[in-house]
Amino acid sequence: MPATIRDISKETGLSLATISKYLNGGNVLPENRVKIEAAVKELHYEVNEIARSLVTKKTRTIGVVVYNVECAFNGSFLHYVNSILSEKGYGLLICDSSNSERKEAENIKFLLNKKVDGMIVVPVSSNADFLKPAKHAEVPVVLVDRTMKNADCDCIKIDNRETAMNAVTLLIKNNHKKIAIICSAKEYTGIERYKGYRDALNQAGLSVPASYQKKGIHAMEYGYESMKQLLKLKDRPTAVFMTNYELTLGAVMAVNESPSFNCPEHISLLGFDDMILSHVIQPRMYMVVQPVKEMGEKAVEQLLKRINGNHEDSLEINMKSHLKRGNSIRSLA
Amino acid sequence: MPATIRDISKETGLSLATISKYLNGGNVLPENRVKIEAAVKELHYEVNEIARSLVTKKTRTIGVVVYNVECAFNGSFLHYVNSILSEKGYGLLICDSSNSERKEAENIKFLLNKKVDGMIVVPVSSNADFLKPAKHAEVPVVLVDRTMKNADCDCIKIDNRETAMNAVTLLIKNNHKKIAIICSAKEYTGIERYKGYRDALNQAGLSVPASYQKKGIHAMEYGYESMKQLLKLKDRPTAVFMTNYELTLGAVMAVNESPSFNCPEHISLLGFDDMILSHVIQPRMYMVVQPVKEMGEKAVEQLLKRINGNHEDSLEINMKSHLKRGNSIRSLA
DNA sequence: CTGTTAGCGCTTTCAG
DNA sequence: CTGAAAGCGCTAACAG
Repeated sequence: MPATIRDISKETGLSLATISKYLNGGNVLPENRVKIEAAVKELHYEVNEIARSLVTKKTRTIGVVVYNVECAFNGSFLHYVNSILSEKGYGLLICDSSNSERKEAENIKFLLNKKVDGMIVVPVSSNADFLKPAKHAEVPVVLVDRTMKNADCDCIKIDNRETAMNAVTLLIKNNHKKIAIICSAKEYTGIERYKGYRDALNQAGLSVPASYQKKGIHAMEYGYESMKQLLKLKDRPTAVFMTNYELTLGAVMAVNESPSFNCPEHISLLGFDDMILSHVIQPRMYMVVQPVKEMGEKAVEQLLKRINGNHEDSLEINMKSHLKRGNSIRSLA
Repeated sequence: MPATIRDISKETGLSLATISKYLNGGNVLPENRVKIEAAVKELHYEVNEIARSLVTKKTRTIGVVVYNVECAFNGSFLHYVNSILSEKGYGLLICDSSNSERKEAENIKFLLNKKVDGMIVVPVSSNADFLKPAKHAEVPVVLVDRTMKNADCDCIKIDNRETAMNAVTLLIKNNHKKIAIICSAKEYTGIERYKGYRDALNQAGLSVPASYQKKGIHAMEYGYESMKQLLKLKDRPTAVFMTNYELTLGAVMAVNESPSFNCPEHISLLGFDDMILSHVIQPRMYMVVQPVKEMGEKAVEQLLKRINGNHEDSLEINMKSHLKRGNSIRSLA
């Protein structure tokens, strides 16, 4: 049975109000300060945040929901957000949606019930309905990495389309014409990056067969299978662009398992979301790198603004990503 | 301003108690059920879990604290724990300690303040002091992966020492005599695995120079640096055992960057904690694999027992790990 | 089955 | 600066 403010009131002879005031940074007589401190120590008193929240309607807690904790992007993102937020005195509730829209909607409600002051979500849904409860409860939300129609809230991301276009253009500059893509067709990022790929091809006047365009799901398995198929084609592509980390992993794995194909001699590879990966595999991968840390910082900054009453129009902020050099791309003739 | 039970009381003309009872699965007259349902829908009523918890002293929420969300082991572990727990109707609060003992201690308090019903912790500390507050509050804790002296709570892990010994023995069976190790000397797992390495050497009557024994921290950078140094030795080891995922990554990276050394021709590699890694790098790595999923299941099972009042003596449960074959080990003459 | 009443532990006026 | 009192939203007896 943990000690309550009442116990320390009895112990010190002071009123609840005084204790509470002191505990919240208010001024009390030095002698009372000492008494309270002593009682707190002796009784191992800790505020009951539940009780406090019930009256203040604030929890100094932020909810973060990610589409899949297993994904490296999220692990890294959570790490940064966690360190910034805890530095600012905020607690953090992390929820994993396991790529399920249902779970994601539940997570939002769960966090609302926990009365978080705001949330950061890296979504799986591409439909903003799941955010309605938060909207209704007037709990600010900032989306990260992926946005959606009528989201009506801030979003921190990169310009996926442009980034993908620039990446593919690099391949084209190296005289590749048979360029394949392995992407996810389910989520915002996958779709936008695919558009960027098309943009680059169009701009260069290139066209590629449907068999070069693998549009599936965000999963290592899909990357693996797709690459296997690409390698089997009679008219093999000379370069392949993978639009996220897991797809990149799978694709690399498939190439590595095929003794007759080497990168970059037989096939050039361009990946997405560097997570140490580029260092541990041979050859060093060319990678599109998202500024994960900066995205986390920006998301927190924006959310805190909203929590503190800023009601300006929703912002869509695009961060700068960059291309990390490697030697997985061969320059053709 | 969200609707309260009081609002729906006014709306329906029923008492608070009746509403509350119904909301908690109690029986009420069919007509009243209808009224309540209607009011709930109309007013968008959602229970205030904060208020509920204040009186019930239960939150149906479990806290999970991991030493570092960025580590692949934790990402995977969280994924499994999350899915089991949410299936059972429990909410999940995830906290990251960022490898900091201070942060870890704070996390425990944070979760206690949030009144979690229990917690699962994959610790960074090797001293059980940080668990005292939980002990004091009588909130059950189950440790995972790492344990410590006077932890006095359940722990789900593998037999690290034996596992390491078996792993190194494989190297010995392949006639390796110059076997190096790269391990962390800071945490329980690193220390135990080092002992297993020594056991295997002793048993085979082998002895190795101090320069073969890299005892540092759990970080990719350390694995990288250590491997660089090992490769520079005049009397190079023929095989290296890395005792966790991040060290393995770093070591592989170093080998890959050294054009004059190839695995397994010049150096055999044996890693720990397979996280897809073994598939994406060439050659396929030999790896000690921990049963992450099973560990998560067991941890949850054990915790729920404790939450439901089981007060038997603390258990230390060792799960079975296995060795995943690859071709990163060369058999010497 | 339903309603009344009394809190859970804390903060917050408002006097003093 | 300090204290008395009210109340956050809900549940838990206990009567009725």
